[in-house]
Amino acid sequence: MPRETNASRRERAIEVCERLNRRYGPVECFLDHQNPFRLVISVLLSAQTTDAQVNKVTPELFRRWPTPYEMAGASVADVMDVIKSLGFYKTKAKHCVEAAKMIVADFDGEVPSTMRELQKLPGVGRKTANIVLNVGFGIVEGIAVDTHVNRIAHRLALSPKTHEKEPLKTEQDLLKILPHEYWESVNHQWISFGREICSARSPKCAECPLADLCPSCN
DNA sequence: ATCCCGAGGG
DNA sequence: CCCTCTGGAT
Repeated sequence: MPRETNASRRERAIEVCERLNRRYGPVECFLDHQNPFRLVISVLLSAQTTDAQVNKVTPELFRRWPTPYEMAGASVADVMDVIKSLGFYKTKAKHCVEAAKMIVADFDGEVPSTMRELQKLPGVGRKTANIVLNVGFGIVEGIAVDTHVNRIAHRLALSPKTHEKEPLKTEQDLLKILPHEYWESVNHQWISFGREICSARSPKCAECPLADLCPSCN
């Protein structure tokens, strides 16, 4: 079997986006995003945790520390207590307070709106920065590659296997083959698809709308 | 490469 | 029980 050409890989990637776009349409961000600050905190908290879990703690979190100014003065122990039901709660509590301090001290209380500055915030990496830029500021600079997007990209062989554990490289691969107009919808739509059908554990290949495009499907 | 770390599903 | 969930820092 000959190796797939870049051109056909691109065609397949675009077809994937088209079909998932028809299936899911514009999907909204479920996390609290009343303002960029609450969005950053919510996305930071959502690492390796479902959005539903995050939404359980954010009302109390933002009731007690509504803005970066209050949160910068919070004790890590108190924040920890509020978000204790989330995985990695110790690290996340520290990141919340430290990020709030940095927003106050270095950015005059406003969440920065560039990829470079966002990633200076503790707990904010490339994936979180992409979400904040996109949802919070309407800027589309990349594709947020989380566990779902990463898994789907590799099952569909849109990124080489050698990049399977390197989300940054997977993102670069997707950016290369997908026209910019598709970037924004990838995260939300692929996540919906990943949760509904292309799940990590037992993917429902029998009812998958992309089966004819997927090398992992028998 | 390894650690963080609880809830939920199968 | 074991695996996975909208990752990031060391």
